[in-house]
Amino acid sequence: MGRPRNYDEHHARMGAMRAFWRSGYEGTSIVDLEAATGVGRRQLYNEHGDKRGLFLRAMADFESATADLLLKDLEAPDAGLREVLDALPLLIRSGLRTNTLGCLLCNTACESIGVTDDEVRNRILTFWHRMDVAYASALRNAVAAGDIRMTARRIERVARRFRAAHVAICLMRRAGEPEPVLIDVAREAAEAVRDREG
Amino acid sequence: MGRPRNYDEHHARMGAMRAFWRSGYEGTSIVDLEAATGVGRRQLYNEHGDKRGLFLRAMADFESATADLLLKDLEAPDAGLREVLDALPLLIRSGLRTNTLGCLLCNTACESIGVTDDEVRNRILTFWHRMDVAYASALRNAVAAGDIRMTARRIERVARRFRAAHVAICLMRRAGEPEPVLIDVAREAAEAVRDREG
DNA sequence: ACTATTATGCAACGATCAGTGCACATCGCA
DNA sequence: TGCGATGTGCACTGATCGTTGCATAATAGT
Repeated sequence: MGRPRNYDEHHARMGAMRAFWRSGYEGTSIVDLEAATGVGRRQLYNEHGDKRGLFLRAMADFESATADLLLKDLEAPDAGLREVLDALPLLIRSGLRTNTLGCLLCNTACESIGVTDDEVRNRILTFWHRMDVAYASALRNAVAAGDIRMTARRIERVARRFRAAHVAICLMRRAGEPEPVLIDVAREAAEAVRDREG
Repeated sequence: MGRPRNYDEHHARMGAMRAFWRSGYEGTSIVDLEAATGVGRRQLYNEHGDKRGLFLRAMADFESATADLLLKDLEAPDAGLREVLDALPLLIRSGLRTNTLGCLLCNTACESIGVTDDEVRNRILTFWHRMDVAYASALRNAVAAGDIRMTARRIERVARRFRAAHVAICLMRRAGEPEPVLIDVAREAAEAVRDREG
């Protein structure tokens, strides 16, 4: 019951996410969010309490979108070597649409709120850990399938290596680094799954 | 001539650098800078024109400090394999003193000004390129010394890989990632200089 | 028709923002 | 002693910040 909303909620949430993504938490004002969402500030506050609540929601939406786009294949139960090797190129290709934005989580980690606010920082670390788990799981499958040889200890390290490459690519793209540089980094990360004695 | 300064200039500049480093460009107010430098805002504006001028100076100071600490050995004419392998551990060790701050340049790349302001972005990319050059030069020396085998093309890629690891470590430390994770990333990057057929 | 509930628009709040005008202080030099 | 030049402290600007109060509008259930 009550008066119905005058706006599309999904569109509004995507707009808020994109605004924070582009300009960061501190760099995005309520006026910006009104423009990006098409929702009056009064309703924004009614729904989310304050700007921080709005931002936490935007982070959650970003995580969902990123997971749907980039982690979906990697987290599949039958994911293997192919999915591991596809992940970073997919990240780079996906960025062609939303260039120079990088990654909302990485960007936030660099902001003041990313260090100050425990909940915000925890969300970042948790999502990164989720990436580690996804990579490690796919790598274990690849080992089981006989596609690569790798110790359990090394699987953890390689998973972190792929995640580090992910983070670096996001940041370097945000800074405007040209695509070939990003591709080089992705290709180097892929070297980790070549056969070796380590 | 004129009235002498009532403050230590070096101390003031280090304070401004640290303030921006901790809280970012938008997250640092003039009041913060007054407190961090011990200089009244009037003199800050007299010297640097505006907040952006102050920030550009802080970036330059950060670059110098970073270069003195991390790039000095790597940029030495006789730098070789040892310097390449020491760089990232040195970065991690140096962070024990200034923890959870990451890297001013990386942090800035994630901010709004890092995308908007061409001069700021250019400083970031230029310094990163300088790191690539330093790594590549040391790697070439290592090849010439017979310590590693590597094609010219691959030297470029490996240099970028080390730089990407540097960037990732800065960002992950800023987010509060524990040190062993950072060490794993550094160790993985070091695998690049092991003998291989690529 | 009335009530409860939720959404919207407007106007304002105190706080803080970056930046400035101005009087005064303190120096070197004539 | 006076002058030019530079530094310092204070008060202040208009703009913008995040946030809120309040009147009103639009719905569902009784």
